[in-house]
Amino acid sequence: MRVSREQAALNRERIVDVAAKLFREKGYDGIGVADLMKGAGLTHGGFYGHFESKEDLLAEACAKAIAYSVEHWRRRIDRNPGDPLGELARSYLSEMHRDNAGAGCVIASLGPDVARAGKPVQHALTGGVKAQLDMLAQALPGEPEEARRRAIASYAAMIGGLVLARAVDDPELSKELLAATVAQLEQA
Amino acid sequence: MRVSREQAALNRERIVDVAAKLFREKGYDGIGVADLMKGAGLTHGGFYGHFESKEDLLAEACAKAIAYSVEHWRRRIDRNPGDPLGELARSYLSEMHRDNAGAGCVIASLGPDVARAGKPVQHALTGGVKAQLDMLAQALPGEPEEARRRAIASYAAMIGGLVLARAVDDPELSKELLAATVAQLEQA
DNA sequence: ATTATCTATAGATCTATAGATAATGC
DNA sequence: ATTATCTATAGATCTATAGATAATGC
Repeated sequence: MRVSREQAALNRERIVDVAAKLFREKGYDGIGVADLMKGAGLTHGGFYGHFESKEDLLAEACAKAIAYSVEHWRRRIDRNPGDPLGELARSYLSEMHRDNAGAGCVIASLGPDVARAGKPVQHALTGGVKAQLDMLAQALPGEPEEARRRAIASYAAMIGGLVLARAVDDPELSKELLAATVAQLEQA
Repeated sequence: MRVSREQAALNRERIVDVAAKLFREKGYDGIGVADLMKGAGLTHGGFYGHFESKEDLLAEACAKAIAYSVEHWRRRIDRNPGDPLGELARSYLSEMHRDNAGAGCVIASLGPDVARAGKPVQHALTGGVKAQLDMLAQALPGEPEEARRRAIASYAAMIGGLVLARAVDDPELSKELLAATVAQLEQA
């Protein structure tokens, strides 16, 4: 039954990865500890050897998801430094992202859950948000103050556009919401 | 125990109102049928005489919340037809709205829950979203196509800005997110 | 000897239903 | 007679813990 220290650390990482995916797919209250552990190939009794509580795991899962997102943004911006906003918007506001919440932006899928969670969870997200805003503001041309305002408003438009596109019932409207937000950000 | 038909209809409305508030505050899975009924001054056994299921109530609560929001937007736009976007943005992206999710925008607080819910729930929201977009697009100057794109991107920025401002841990950053998004929409 | 994981369970909660009760509406 | 609400409960699920097991690490 017992595994090596190394294997235990890998197991722990796998629990966080599974949680990061399933929380984003089903919401924090939409998946239980037992199913998370099953997803990682373990039984649920072992959970509390790795984490203090389910909310503790949420904080770690959010931290990992947003860190991954920061790296993704960095690569996108480096790939197309002349049009960072268009590059990010086209990828963020894609049908693929809309239909893959489990691997997508943690704010668009768990933002309200995080808002209702404890401070440690919110703190885990905030660092990544700041990093992404700083990164985007630096990549935008013009006065620093104006660039930062544009970075914030553009980030907000991407998140809101994705939340809307996922929530509506009408497939044509959903596509229009994505396309219109991209178009507006491309010309901004 | 039994009440009049009229009183029963009022009770039903009160259940929907309580649900619209508590779902937005605590999330769909964050509040149970028993507590919703208690909030309406009833016992939980009576719930299923009024609704087929908890998700059925979610659909009604979303419909009522978004309908109220549509009316709110109409009044705001009528009050300041020369600057509909600034008028809406300053109210939507206020600290008061941020700190009062239970009475606020249903998309910013329940968007991801709705995305994970069944079609009837999503359908209940979609009508209101269309109404708000049409209303805002009509109120904006310029070519109709461009006005609609701006309406969509502005709506998205408001929702995303509020979700972000609620999710972060840092009060200064939260304020900046609201203010920067407002400023950007005012000059747009 | 230590410890990562397991089985089993406590205790609380959840949605939904069954059947009793008592007031309305005919 | 009908029905809105009540009490009580079924059956499933939830988070968290206790204690056993068996392999690691000294």
